[in-house]
Amino acid sequence: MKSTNADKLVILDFETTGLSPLQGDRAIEIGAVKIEQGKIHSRFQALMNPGRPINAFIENYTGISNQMLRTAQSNEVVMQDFADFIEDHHLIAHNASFDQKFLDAELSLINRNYNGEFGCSLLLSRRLYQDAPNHKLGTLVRYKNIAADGNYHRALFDAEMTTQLWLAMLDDIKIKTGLTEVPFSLVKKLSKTPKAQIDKLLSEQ
DNA sequence: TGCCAGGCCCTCTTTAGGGCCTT
Repeated sequence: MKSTNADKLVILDFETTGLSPLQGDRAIEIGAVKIEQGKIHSRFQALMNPGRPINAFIENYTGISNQMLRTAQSNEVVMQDFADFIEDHHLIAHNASFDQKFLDAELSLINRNYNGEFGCSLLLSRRLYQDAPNHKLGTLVRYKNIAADGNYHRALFDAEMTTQLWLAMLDDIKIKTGLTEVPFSLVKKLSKTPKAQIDKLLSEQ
């Protein structure tokens, strides 16, 4: 496995036909923001045609219609480009277990892979923002007073909001620890630490 | 036949159940 650079992240979000690739669900849109040295480097957004119609719930939930997907490139073509975009960066998503299983499923169909590890903004936010009303992406964006002008449940907008939330959480970790940079290893450790022990762990940095 | 996600996390827990998150 090639080494990965903790300063290089890809924050991603999938829109899909449903909740489980094991039940036959497929990706229909990918949006992603590439971060290098703490700043936005580039973006990736593409609809993809899974080869069959999506249901009315998904059309209403995402605003992505069957008409829009009819002219989109296939999942195989889009995911080849996205695999190139990821390079060897670490990957971030809100409720990463969801996006990871779709990324793994789509890439396995085209015999591609990635080297980075996943970080989860949901797991981290549950520890850092224990007073938040809940830990849905939109709620956390409001909780942190992050400017939001777009449509939730579209892939690039959700990836943009997750990016801003992630950067805000890194800033809050820096304030609480005095660190000037937050190692990815610390993020992973925080994300697995019991909530009651978070303040102690931060104070020990 | 009937059912159908799954990982995380809390608690009236651990021989389990249910809410939270993602589409």
